[in-house]
Amino acid sequence: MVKRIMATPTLEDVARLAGVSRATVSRVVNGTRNVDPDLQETVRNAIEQTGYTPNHAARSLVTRRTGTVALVISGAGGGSDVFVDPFFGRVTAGVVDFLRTRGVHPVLMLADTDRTRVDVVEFLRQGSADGALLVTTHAAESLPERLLAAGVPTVLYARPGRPMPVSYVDLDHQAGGRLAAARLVELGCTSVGAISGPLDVLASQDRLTGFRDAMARNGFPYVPVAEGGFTAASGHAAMGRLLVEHPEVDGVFAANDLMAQGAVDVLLEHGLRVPQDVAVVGFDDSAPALACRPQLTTVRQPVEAMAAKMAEVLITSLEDPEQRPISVIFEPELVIRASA
Amino acid sequence: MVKRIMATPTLEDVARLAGVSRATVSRVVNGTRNVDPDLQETVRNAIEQTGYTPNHAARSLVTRRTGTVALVISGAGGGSDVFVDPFFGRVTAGVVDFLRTRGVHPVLMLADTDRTRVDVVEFLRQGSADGALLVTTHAAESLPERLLAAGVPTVLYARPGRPMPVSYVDLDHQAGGRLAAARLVELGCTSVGAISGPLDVLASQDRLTGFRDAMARNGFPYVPVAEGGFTAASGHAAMGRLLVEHPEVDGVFAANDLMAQGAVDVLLEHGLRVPQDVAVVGFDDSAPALACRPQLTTVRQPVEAMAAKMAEVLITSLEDPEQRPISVIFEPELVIRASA
DNA sequence: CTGAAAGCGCTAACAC
DNA sequence: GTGTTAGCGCTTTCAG
Repeated sequence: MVKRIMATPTLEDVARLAGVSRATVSRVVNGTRNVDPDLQETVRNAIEQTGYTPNHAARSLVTRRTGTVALVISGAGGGSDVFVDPFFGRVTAGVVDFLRTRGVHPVLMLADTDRTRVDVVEFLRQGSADGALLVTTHAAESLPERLLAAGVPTVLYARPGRPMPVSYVDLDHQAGGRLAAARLVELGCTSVGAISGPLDVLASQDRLTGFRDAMARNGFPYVPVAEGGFTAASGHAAMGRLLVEHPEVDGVFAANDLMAQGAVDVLLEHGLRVPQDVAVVGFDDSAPALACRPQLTTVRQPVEAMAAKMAEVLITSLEDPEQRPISVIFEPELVIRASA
Repeated sequence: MVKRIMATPTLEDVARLAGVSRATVSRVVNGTRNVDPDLQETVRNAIEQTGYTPNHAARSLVTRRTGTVALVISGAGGGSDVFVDPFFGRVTAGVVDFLRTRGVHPVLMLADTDRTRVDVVEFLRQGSADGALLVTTHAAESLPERLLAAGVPTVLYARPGRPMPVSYVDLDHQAGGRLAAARLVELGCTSVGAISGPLDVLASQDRLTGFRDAMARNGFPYVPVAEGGFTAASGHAAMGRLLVEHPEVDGVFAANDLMAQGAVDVLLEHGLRVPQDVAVVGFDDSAPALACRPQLTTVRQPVEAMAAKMAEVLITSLEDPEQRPISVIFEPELVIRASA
């Protein structure tokens, strides 16, 4: 059998083989309109024989749809190592999980410099993707407005730094802070401190605010705070500082599990027992919470569900472009384990 | 100022405004061929004024290039939660890091069922991406041959289950196993056990083989093995089994850090000290190695560098399709910390 | 060095 | 219910 080098088959080829017009083939491929069952059969055979696959570029040139969305991670100052943060892994999991059911694929983009931010906007303006899912933490992030200005359908994970008509999903971070405070109070802590996330991150501010407010309402007007950077190392350092200034501390709220883990380490190194001497509450309920010894009592953020919702909101707004912005706020939940 | 609703500008619009032909505009946009400097200036202004951005679909319809590649994660049985595994985060980081310098974007795909595998091939055949980066662990994975059969430029992370003409990057896993054995022997362990990864994963087999061979060469003809699944929980369970059957064990090699972490937990729970009573060596040198207490002595796999290389190989083979398959094997390295 | 013209492969009115 | 006919916006010979 002689094999011939043949170009990939097109609609035209299928149509010719099936003895019908391109339009008809297109119709059966896309399942649009009614097509005579017999013809459908013929066409399907022809498709089978030729090994035809529709060309994506040609299709999206006319439909103006690509079937992909950009998943933009606007890392802090960090580069690609954000992907090592369990948080982003969970976001990705949630997004992929939802999108795959709709045949939509996420393209991963990092926006950590002005240059890459411009690239993202460019990418979307070129129509390389139908919309953007933006996971940003920094309040000052400029991407939301740029995307909005470019008319790109966008959904944010976390509310925008400045109010603007854009859809987003978010967690009630303040409620989360309150949950942590309640736990520490319930445990009878008399001297509590907090390890916050970067304070230019809205979520960090909110968690801290909620925590402080609840503590204040419980008779603790002042809570010492050490700022961390959402990494274990920064939590370690922050706990160290807290310990120096307030050696009497017997309760700590860390704004994420990674930092809580770092804090627990320091405590243990100092011969303090957790939770007997110092109770520690984390935030997120991601992998480190379980890996940590003792396992972390933490405020659960349903990241996967939130990410999936974000994707869902984008897909629906792609279907109905006139739709007004939507916001969905999730409630945190206290998960009690061993550390507090 | 009255704002008009205007369609996004096309080459045509720019050409008209600049008083030149579309071809000329195309040339300056793409920097192909020489164009009169004055005209270039004019054209650039026109582009500026119109806010023109080339349409991706139209361009790739003719160039047959998309500027994206598929990053396919062929998860074990698992679904989207593979993204929580630090290994994939590192792969992603390495890939993104390299690709961004070349203006190429990865689209994330999960291939965990036959259906999704077909989708992946379909996606590539449609020309939705220029090539595939396949991260697969299972030896029986069918995607490599399917992709090869479809003529899709592909690079694998890990050698294929069956020999075939495809490019890949890999680690010398056996050497890694030997490194671990050498450490345990050096420490004077007299009864060692191993926690392997899933045995249908080539890397697991190789790590174990290398470990066993080296142990045998050092006078240990038999090494008890408990099979795990690369998760902390499975490592925990495996260590438990090992301990029941061989309570005298004083050295353990776990085929990845997550399992090593689980193993350490069990050991500690049983009142055994690490490394004094039992030495533990992990594999990968990923985040859990550092988070673990004691910190893990482990065999380093340079995942990010390997992933970057994988992307590089793909990009070069995209540029020269005639190029023969390439393989790049990385060497592991022992990282000594506290656990062994 | 620049313009004219021919498609890339597909969908979507619009007739029949 | 099916075919005809325009394009979608761009690159690229091929002349000039």
